[in-house]
Amino acid sequence: MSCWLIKSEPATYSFQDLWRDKKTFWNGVRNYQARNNLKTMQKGDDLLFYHSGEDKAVMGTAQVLCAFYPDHTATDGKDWVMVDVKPVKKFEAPVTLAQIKANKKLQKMILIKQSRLSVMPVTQLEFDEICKQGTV
DNA sequence: GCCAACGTTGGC
DNA sequence: GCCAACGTTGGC
Repeated sequence: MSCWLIKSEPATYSFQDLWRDKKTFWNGVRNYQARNNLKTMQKGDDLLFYHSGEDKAVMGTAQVLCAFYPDHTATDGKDWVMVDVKPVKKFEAPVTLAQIKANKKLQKMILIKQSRLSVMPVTQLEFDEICKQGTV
């Protein structure tokens, strides 16, 4: 079982949208590193749902519903993929990027170093720590 | 295969 | 609105 962080612009697709939809397919990833992470995801993996832009915070958790399959919304003929996800837990208090940066246990997160990557692995410890902060 | 130019993302 | 980081493209 692995843990991941997935990023979205709230204006494009927010955690509230996922909460409302109950389920969605995570399409539109057009970056090889992010895609390779999608390909590694297994059913049941845990996800942190991060809002970039305005919020810059982890809004809650979600779960992977199935392994990757072709992203049929891709039109360039390249090998892009997507997975299905469902919401799990809405944080009472979103965990902001500033909080993450201020937390000694979270210094190694890729989120801090590689701000442009939209799908990245996180450790179980990091996942638990952020959940703890989100549910004060 | 290298590298400069350019585009995009996302934080500040 | 600016800039840093990084990816992509195209000329050589």
